Amino acid sequence: MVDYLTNWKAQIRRGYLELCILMLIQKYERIYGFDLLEKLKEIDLEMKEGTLYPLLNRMTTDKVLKAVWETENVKGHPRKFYSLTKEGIKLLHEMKNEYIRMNDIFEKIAK
Amino acid sequence: MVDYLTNWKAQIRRGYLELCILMLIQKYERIYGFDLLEKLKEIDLEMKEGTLYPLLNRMTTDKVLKAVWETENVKGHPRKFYSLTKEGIKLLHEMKNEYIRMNDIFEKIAK
DNA sequence: GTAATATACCTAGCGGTGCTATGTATATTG
DNA sequence: CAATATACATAGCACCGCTAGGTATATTAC
Repeated sequence: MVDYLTNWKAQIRRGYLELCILMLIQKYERIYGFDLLEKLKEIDLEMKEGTLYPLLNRMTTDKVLKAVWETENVKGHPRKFYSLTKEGIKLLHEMKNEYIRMNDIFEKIAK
Repeated sequence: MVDYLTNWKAQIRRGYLELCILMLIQKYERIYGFDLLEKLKEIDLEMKEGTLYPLLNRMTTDKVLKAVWETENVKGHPRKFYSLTKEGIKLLHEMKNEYIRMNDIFEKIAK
């Protein structure tokens, strides 16, 4: 068993990571997983491969994202590019609203 | 299976609820579960009994909270009052720091 | 007097996700 | 040709929010 704080940090990331990923994909319009991992590291939001790839696959299955393999003009391993579906854009909008609502409550309690 | 957004809302509440509960207990110094449920409702952060009570018990077991039964001067069912332990105060401090760090990242992506 | 309501706490079990650990494949560099 | 960098994938564990029930005491309604 890991310590209390470490476990809590894993819990609070639930849902939050998904929100951040969707916002980043919207920002870049289209991006592949490995690149996303680097962008996440740059903004101090490190994420494990074993967390990101299953998340991206799940969101694709659920039609929140659409995925396109890119093999041409690419040296090395082929890349899978993700972008938001129309449904994903709508979902992200509602998720952001809920996040902001929750943060407002946090700040109301904190002050 | 519930819809995507409903499930996501349950996920993003993980850890966040624990943080809010600890902040509220600190604010009121000592409070019992049922009262906490009402205070949560007042600030539009409704929580189910089946979520709150196991959470309070877990945090008590983990020495984050201390619990005291109060039977005197109380009509009806006895009440269990909770307050933060020294360890709980320290933990809450670190949890708030992490939450704020995460919210900063959210805002950096959002703008 | 007893049925209904309000107050107050509790628990078994389900479902979903972040992480660990490991695996696969291609191209470049030493 | 071994090592490294790039790139994606998955099985399984641990944990927590919620559902759906339950117990117990005191007051109010009829």
